[in-house]
Amino acid sequence: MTQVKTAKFTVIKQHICQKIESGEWKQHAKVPSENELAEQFSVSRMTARRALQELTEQGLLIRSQGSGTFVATFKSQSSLLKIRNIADEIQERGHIHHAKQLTLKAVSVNEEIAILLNLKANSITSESVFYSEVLHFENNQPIQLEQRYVNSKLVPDYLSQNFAKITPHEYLSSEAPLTEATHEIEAVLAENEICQLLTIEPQIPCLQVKRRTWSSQGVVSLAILTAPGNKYRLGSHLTF
Amino acid sequence: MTQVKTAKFTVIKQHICQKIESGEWKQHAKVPSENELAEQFSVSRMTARRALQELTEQGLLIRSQGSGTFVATFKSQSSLLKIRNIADEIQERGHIHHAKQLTLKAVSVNEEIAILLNLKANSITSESVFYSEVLHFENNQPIQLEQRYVNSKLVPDYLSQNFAKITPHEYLSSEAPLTEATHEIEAVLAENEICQLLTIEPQIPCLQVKRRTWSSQGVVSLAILTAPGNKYRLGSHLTF
DNA sequence: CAAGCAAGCTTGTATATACAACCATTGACT
DNA sequence: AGTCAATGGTTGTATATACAAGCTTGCTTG
Repeated sequence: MTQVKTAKFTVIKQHICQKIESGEWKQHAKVPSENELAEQFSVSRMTARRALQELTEQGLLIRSQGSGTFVATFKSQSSLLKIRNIADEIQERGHIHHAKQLTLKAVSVNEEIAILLNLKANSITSESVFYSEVLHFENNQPIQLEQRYVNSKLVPDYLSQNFAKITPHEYLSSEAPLTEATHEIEAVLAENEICQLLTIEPQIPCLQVKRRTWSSQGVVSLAILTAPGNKYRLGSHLTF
Repeated sequence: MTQVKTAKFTVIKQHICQKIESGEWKQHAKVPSENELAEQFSVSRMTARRALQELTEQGLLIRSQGSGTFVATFKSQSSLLKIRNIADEIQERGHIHHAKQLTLKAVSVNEEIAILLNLKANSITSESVFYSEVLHFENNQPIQLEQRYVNSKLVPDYLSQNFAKITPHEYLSSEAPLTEATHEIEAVLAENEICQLLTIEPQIPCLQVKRRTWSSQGVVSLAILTAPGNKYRLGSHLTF
């Protein structure tokens, strides 16, 4: 894989994610202030601020003017982080020839968990989505709604309409490498036991991959069947 | 309503939204560059940039390095803007005594449309959510997935655990003004024919309000029943 | 004419700085 | 002991600046 120069604020974001994931920074723990992070990483305060702000938008941190920045409370926080890591891993493998960027979108309805993989191919200015929603139940009453939104972009279809040489749809239907890519993705997902990552205890086992489709937007969808009768149900929804 | 000093970048955001909503700036239209906006509003480029960037994250604009900023293509874009305006209107009315901030979250599954209203009460540092997802069909095949995410925050429950004098749940169950608030909200929603705003043609009529609940997170949910058999189905999902 | 290079524009990243708004603590005063 | 004001720390907003990276255009050159 070509070594992409990582932005400074990305380094800080990864550092914070690692701290949270490792458990070193627990729930409600105070995160170093903007000034402290800036000094620690030898960057300006605005750069450190951007890292904190983006993680706040993603639901990992909570900021309070005058008080400080704190680690948010998420039962499925580790799942979020692991999914993110898988996305990184798929990128780093470099076996997906025509994919420059790849992220995961995990949604589900009832007993189905749909994992959307957004591919950013060479000739396509696609974009990435990372959203998950978890609804907790207690005595059949919803007690908590958790939401995550890591990144949101859309295919700028003005490109395909006005300027582009190739549309995502043409690309997806004609090129072989992308089908190879999906196989590769499936392999990575299997290795990482993605279904376990998506669930909260009691774990929702993955029974089978039901369906794989892609849209004209360059979105590859994997619908994974899981066992019914789980205490926790993942929110969000997709039908095909 | 107390006059809240509006940040500069917010003014620019509202200006752009107005241009898009009025139809002056059509789909794929080029938006003034950061420098142009900065000069027009007599602000620095970074301030204009922030306005463009946030609108991009919200799905209204698309940015491309080297090319410029463009209006995104959204069939339901006007719906998004109208929902935003309703949220503003509810705030400006000032009849909701204990609600400092209010936004809408529109989700649906099958024939149900659930409208989530997040209240930011005086003693609660709650947060706002604004997300909508639309899946378009053609010959029973999904052809496009649109997503919006205006704002995402979460209740910093470390407040209720460690510092706060009152938890959201206590507040919601004990105080009368909030139930008044929900009535007020319902009235506003009825006036604005919210169900029409949420739909794409053919319109999904609102049959009745099925359910109203709130969670310990300060989220008030209205489940609205609509007629079945619509060509378009709104994505996302919530069960109670 | 065609290829390719250079200039100029756009957005992306980063720094340094300043002040405002908010919060928690400290300490003096009553 | 309790109240109030000052203080320092933190995040929020805003500016000015600089350079990098990507796209478009137009000119030069073969």
